[in-house]
Amino acid sequence: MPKLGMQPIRRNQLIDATIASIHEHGFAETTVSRISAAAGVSSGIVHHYFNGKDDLLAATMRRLLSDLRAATVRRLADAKTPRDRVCAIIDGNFSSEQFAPQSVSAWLAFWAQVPHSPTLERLQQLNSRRTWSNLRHALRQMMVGEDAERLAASLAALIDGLWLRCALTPGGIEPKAARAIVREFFDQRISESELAA
Amino acid sequence: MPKLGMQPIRRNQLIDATIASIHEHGFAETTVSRISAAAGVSSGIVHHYFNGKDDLLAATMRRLLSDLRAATVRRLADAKTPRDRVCAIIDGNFSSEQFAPQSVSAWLAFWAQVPHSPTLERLQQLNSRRTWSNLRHALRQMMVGEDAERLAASLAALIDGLWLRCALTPGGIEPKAARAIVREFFDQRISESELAA
Amino acid sequence: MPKLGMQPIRRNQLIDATIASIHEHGFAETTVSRISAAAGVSSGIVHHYFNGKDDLLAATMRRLLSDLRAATVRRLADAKTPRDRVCAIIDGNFSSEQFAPQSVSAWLAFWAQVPHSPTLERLQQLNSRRTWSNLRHALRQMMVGEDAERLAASLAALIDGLWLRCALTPGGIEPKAARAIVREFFDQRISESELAA
Amino acid sequence: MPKLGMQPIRRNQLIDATIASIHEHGFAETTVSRISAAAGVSSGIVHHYFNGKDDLLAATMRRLLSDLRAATVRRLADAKTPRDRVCAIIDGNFSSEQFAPQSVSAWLAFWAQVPHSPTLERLQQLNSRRTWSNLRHALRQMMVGEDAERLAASLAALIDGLWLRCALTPGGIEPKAARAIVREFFDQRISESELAA
DNA sequence: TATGAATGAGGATTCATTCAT
DNA sequence: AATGAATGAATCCTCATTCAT
Repeated sequence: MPKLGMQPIRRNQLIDATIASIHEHGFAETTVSRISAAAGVSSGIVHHYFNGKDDLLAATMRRLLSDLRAATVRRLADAKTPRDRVCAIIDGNFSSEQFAPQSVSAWLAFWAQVPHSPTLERLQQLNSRRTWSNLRHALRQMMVGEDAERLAASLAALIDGLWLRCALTPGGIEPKAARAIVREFFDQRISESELAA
Repeated sequence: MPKLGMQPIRRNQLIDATIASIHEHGFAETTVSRISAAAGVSSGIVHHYFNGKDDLLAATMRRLLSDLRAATVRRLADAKTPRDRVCAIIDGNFSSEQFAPQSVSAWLAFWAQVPHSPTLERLQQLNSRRTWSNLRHALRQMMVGEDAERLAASLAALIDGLWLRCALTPGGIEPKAARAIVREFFDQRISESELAA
Repeated sequence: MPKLGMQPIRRNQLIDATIASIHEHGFAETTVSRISAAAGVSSGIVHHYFNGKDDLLAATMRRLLSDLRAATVRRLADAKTPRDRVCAIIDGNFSSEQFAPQSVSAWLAFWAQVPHSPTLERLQQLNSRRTWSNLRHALRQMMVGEDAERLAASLAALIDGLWLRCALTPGGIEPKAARAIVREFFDQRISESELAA
Repeated sequence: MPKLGMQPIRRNQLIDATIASIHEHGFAETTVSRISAAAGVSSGIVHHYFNGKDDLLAATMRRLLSDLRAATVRRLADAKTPRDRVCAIIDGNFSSEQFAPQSVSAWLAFWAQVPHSPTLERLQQLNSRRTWSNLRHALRQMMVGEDAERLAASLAALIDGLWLRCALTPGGIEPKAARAIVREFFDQRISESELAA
């Protein structure tokens, strides 16, 4: 009998290597042989554990999404007030793992790829809708529906925009600074909303 | 007898075709032969008018940047107050040409490529600094330096974030709605700043 | 405790699976993993019971040959006259097992492979000579040597040609019809030969 | 402007090389790089002039078929009696080009491949029906329909069977000997038919 | 100026085979 | 006895690039 239980180990190795390769070489130059070299295995193994390159790429995006989700869900569990919930979402997005250069590169690469891959698009929309819905749900407890809607859009855009600048300015933005910008933006809107009320 | 003045014509044809191909097939699947097919010319011609594929790609990014710059500069010329100047930058970024699906796809693709191409990175940073500096310059006339700095960062992030969501949600966000979000955000900060003053 | 007597069982399973795969996918697309999948075993096992793929292929051809031989020998045993012997050979070639679609496909595939594999060639020539010699031996008791020689060649060619058409026209020729054509041809030659005598 | 009119030249070169490779290495071992090496060109060229390997293989089979057809049609043009027509078909099949070892190997290889490729199957059936119909048409002028039908089947099978033995016994059967066997078979049937009439 | 013929390196993928378990 | 993990060579094919015309 061969070594058992290798599958999850190898799959994770290969996903890690894919992220590393995207970070280092970019999406277009991320080849199966580069990935397998980075993982320290032979090139044939990719097709042993994944259904080809596209399948590995999809699995990689799924990993990014589930990591992000985990970082958010963990924080949401501790949230008590609606405001806590919004902050949990913000903080989840700017947790240090999510803001690691490798992750940011990979996110950016997948964003660019999404419009050209139905599989990736499906994954992206799933995640996008979840964040959006989380945000709206929390905000609706703090303001009227229409305002919640608009603020959710702004917050989501601000989060993505900061990610983007982080990807484009290596060593530029720190998670802390990014988080501060979004929080500040959020708090201002809240206080204003309360004033209006 | 060679046709005269073909160079600018062909170069623009090829740049247009490159943007179209990136929009339709994505950056990784944009090949020289696809570009030349889209331009209705032979594949060899790319090396006649450009120094290879990378050169054509750089020229394409330069075109995106200069179009964006032109859209902003035009509006800045009419701006009278500092506030006008900030709005000119916002409006320039969300002018209808800039928000055309093809342009958005191309921008996104180049953003993802920037960290892996020194040439593209240089171009991106040039543009980024210019926008940043324009924003700061206008904002400094309205608030203290530190606030201007921070608000410039937020505005830039918000603009990019909205672009991104536009790219990822085909038919999702309209230029008008995007512009409204940024303007609203800006106006709120201003009024608040004035209150504090 | 190893299971006893697995070897002949497994070898036959794998040979059956090889014939099935050749029939379904063709010789060029018959891979070790397809064979083992068809046999319901792991891919490594082929090298346990055979000396690699080529060895399994040779064993498969040997099986086809020995089946054909058995079908002929059985009938030859009951033959009393020289004419019976010729008919036994004809009938052996067109027995229903030999005419099963899977067998026909496999025969055709091996025929095409024979000129490129010394091992297969040796097997084919052994069989070819045996049939030839059986035919000549029987025919010589009915006609002069030269005629026997020629008729043997014709009969052999007719048999193979009908096999071929059977392989190429799925559901086309029935064993009965094929056998009738050869018998008819044979009987005509005989009667003529007797007339001449 | 590049060299003009290369297409028919290169296509023929590559088809020749394909036949040569099948003869030398067999169908399963006939690879694009072997073909291009045999043609003395680079491997990429195959995809410049053909739509991939399968397309080249189909073109190769089409060439075999059209050569055979040409050899037959040429002879049919000179045929005056129905008997001449049958002989023309027989002779066309055993013309020296058709019986060249390379051609015979290629025919055999394609026969084995036909059941696994819809494209090849279509080509084969087209040819098969044409030969069959030519034979029947000529024979019907010499005997009653049912006999013509049966004799056409026998002749076709005999022709294919002799081809097959030629492929399997290198240097074995000569075109002349093969032709003689078929003609003899045919003449016997005819004389008998006339006797019966 | 413009073509498309030609190249050969590099892409993803498949395969027979080996081997630790 | 049997598995399936692992390899790396070989598969077909695509690509950017060069070049004769």
